[in-house]
Amino acid sequence: MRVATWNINSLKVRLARVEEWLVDVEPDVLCLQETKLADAAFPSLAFQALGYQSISHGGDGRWNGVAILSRVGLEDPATTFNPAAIASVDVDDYVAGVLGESRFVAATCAGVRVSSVYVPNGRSLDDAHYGAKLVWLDRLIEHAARQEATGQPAMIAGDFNIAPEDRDVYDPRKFVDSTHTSAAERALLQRLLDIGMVDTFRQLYDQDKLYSWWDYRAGDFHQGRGLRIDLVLASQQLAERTRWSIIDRQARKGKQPSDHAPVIVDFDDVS
DNA sequence: ATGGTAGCGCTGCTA
Repeated sequence: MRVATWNINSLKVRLARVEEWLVDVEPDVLCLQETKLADAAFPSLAFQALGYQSISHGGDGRWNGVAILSRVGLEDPATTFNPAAIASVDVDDYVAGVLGESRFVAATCAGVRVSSVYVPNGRSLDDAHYGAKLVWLDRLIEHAARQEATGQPAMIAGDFNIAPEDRDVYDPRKFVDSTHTSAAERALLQRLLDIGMVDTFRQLYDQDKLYSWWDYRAGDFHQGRGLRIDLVLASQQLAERTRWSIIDRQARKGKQPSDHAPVIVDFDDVS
């Protein structure tokens, strides 16, 4: 089973690029983030023509937007966390607004519960958006813990907007007291790992300088100034079958690329 | 230290 995640930063702008990439890479499942398309505008027929079913959670179509494409079945779609995980704590209106954005979609593909997530950016440590990011992650952890308790193989893939460790950052000195690297964010990501989810890319590779996002500005991509913030987390039994993974830097090149590269993971199938 | 680019939509906001 080949799975990929890609923050596409406007599916409208990059549909042709995604179509070509699907034909080239042939993933069984693709998780997309930042589609920036309302569900009514989602190009499900274009994907159907390539053999993929799809589910979109697009919201207002201006910001955010997540989706899952699958050619191995797509059952029981959901666009919110487990309700029990959502209802656990009171939040203010601002945080409630962020929790209500289109940042989560899930479906069962070939027996695996696949979630495509777009974690809030956070902006800066003193911004209310950062507080919302921490709450959003807390809800995701609650959701994932309940999911893990079911014993169903699960995968949480997407743009986490967290670089797990300093080796995932091109220059950690530039990210002191900033989002994506703060201790609080990393501790929340660690809690996902503690409930049994595995960072499948790190499982295979120990090297630094392997990034999935590069700022459009100042030639960061070509200067190698990036972060590894796009992750494919897999539950234990699934992670035991991780065979291969790559960050597809080729897809960050050429005309009008997304600022993110796709992360691809192959799992051995159960036989 | 600052600003650099890109997408959305038309004014700045978001990243």
